Amino acid sequence: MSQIDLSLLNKEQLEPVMQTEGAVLVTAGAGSGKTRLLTYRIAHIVQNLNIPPWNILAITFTNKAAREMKERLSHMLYNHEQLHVSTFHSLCVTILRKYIELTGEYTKSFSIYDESERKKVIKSVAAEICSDKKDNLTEQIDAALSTIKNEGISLDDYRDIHKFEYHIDDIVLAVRKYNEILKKSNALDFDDLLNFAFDILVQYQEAREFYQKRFKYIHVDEFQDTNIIQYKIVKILAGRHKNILVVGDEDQSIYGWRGANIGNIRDFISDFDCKVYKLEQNYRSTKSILNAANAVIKNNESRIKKNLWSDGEEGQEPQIVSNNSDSDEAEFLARTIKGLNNKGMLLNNIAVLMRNNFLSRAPEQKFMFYGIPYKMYGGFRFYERREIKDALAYLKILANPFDTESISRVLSFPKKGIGEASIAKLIDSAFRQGVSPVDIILGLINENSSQTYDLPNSLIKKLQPFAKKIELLVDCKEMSISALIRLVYKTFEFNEALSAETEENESRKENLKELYNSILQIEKNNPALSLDEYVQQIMLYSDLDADKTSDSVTIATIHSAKGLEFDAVFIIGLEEGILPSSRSIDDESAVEEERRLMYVAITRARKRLFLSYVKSRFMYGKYNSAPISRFLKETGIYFHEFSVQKTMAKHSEYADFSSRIRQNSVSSANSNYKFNKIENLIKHSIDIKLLKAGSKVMHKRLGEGKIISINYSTNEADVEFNNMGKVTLSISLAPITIIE
DNA sequence: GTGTTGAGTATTTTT
DNA sequence: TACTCAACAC
Repeated sequence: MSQIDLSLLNKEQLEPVMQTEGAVLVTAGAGSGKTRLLTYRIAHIVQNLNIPPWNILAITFTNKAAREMKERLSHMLYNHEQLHVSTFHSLCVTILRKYIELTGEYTKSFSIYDESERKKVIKSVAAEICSDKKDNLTEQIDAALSTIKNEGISLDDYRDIHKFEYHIDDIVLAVRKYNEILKKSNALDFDDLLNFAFDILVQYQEAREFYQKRFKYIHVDEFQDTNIIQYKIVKILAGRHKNILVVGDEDQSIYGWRGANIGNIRDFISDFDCKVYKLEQNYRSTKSILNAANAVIKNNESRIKKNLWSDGEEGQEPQIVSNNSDSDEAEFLARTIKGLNNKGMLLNNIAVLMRNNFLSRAPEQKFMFYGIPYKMYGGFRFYERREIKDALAYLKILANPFDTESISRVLSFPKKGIGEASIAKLIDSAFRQGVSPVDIILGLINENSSQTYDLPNSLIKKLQPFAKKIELLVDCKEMSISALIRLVYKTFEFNEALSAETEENESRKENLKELYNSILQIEKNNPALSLDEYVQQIMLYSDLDADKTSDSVTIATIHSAKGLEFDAVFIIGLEEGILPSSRSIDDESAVEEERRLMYVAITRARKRLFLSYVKSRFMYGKYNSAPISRFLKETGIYFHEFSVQKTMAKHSEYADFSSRIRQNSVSSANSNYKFNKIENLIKHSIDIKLLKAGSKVMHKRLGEGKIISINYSTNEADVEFNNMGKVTLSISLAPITIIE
């Protein structure tokens, strides 16, 4: 491959790209091309300076960002495979897999406990310490654990700092017990991954030198969102070559609640003798969008002033949209998006952004109703679904037979007549004898040995048939992962357990199938992947890879939309109590973080921006009214008090789906759509040529209907539904099939 | 040990 | 609304 052409970079971007030696801090405003800077710098170091890709480390904040960066680099470098581009958490898993056995306390097939497993352990610890008022204790233990692990302070120091607190001794004890349980289970939580990796780098010279020598050039993206322990890791990794570049933007720091420490930027300046560069030219948004963003963020007091500018077009003024209810808001979204789409904007270039997950409900329903394909980021995550966790638990106990949370799942699903108390006995017996719970279960196959485990006979009877199945599974451990998961479904009779004909069960079976398919996919891409690596990796991924092939609208929380950009962005729920969230409203620094969220949301937009609030929103089972978000006022955009109809009329791109959809039939579209995959819809959609007036069709939710007329230029048809009346549907999108 | 019911409560945000 | 948790019945 030829030299990397750096002429596409502007002067501000070029300088830090060329400054490869030593420490570099880049403060990069939103949309100023920091990803471009990072990828070109890495490509430049490898291609133009002839540094082996093996020597490069790039740390991103999310898996999505890592994937994207790898993707871009794959077009620039032929030997990109050897670059290490990953999140902090996966970097730490890599380090731990290589070196954790030096500690003698864990094996490299350790389990990773996610938030729900962590919560369960905390709860059990709280219950053990004091059975009354444990609710409060649970929260306190949770808080203590996260402070200790995010800030990397010792338990003793924590006790000193909080020595006057009421329950401090209980909390310290609980933290000890929590860590004890995880250790016995050969398990680490997300924070442990960082802390243990750091400890290993500190304590074992071999490990430290290996990575210090290897990573000659280190890059950290989203530096404003690193926490204290992450910064410590960066510092120790860069300890030898000291070639490190960090990119960040204070105004986009939105993870304070997770321990992100803006002070890291200051510390970086004093810890390293670093050069500082600024990127202030925005290439993404129109001037009018940028103006709104700047107008909002300048209200933050604690902030270094900067001047984000653009020499692009003025563009259309962002629009403030008012609606009576969340369902009207969603109606507005559907129609406007359809209108933009009709005018040629790809759905892929459109996003609906919101403060929290529950706001997605109304838009999802409307999009389903109108057959607008969408993908949802954040929210219900695939690997967090019950049935998926249940299935994976069987694989996890093969990888790590000490994983008590998975053991308890395996014993609970499918139902075997074994309850919580029995599970506790089994695990306790294993701990006492220093063997794994799986060993105990397998031991029960030989009836004679049952005496030694001191378990009640009734329980042993229940466990024995199960033990045989587990033995079969263990014997097949060397098979491929996909074969194993099939064996699990079959041997443990998942289908039978989900045979009751409910919608819920159908969707569970569907998801289990999808899990199997995803494993096939992963095996194809990575044939050498071992079982324990697979279950570790899966824990760091929140979702299956989004389907890139279909054109669909993005619905996302603002947090998960960070780093993305779209032609058109709709920010919904701009009401006090939502953005800013009710929990932050009386804490000025919390409000500033909320304001940064607003800023991040606005700066996702390239061309069009819609800011939406409603007069009354359905939440907690009733309608609530809240004042308009202060941030909306801060944008300085002229405030039109639209009525819904006027709003609609004002938008030329507003699509008229149907002249007369009866309002009540529209709002009768009910819930339970959330597990339906948009792919299903697409599979069901049909070719317009197959339709004619008079055809009978079946709509996935609207039921049976008859085509009245077809508009071939817009690809839409008027359909008379038996129980809905007349509805205009997009033929290529609506979930319909021809029945006659 | 499991399943049902009713009360009470909750929605930030993610690796 | 929709979910969790405790109490109670079997």
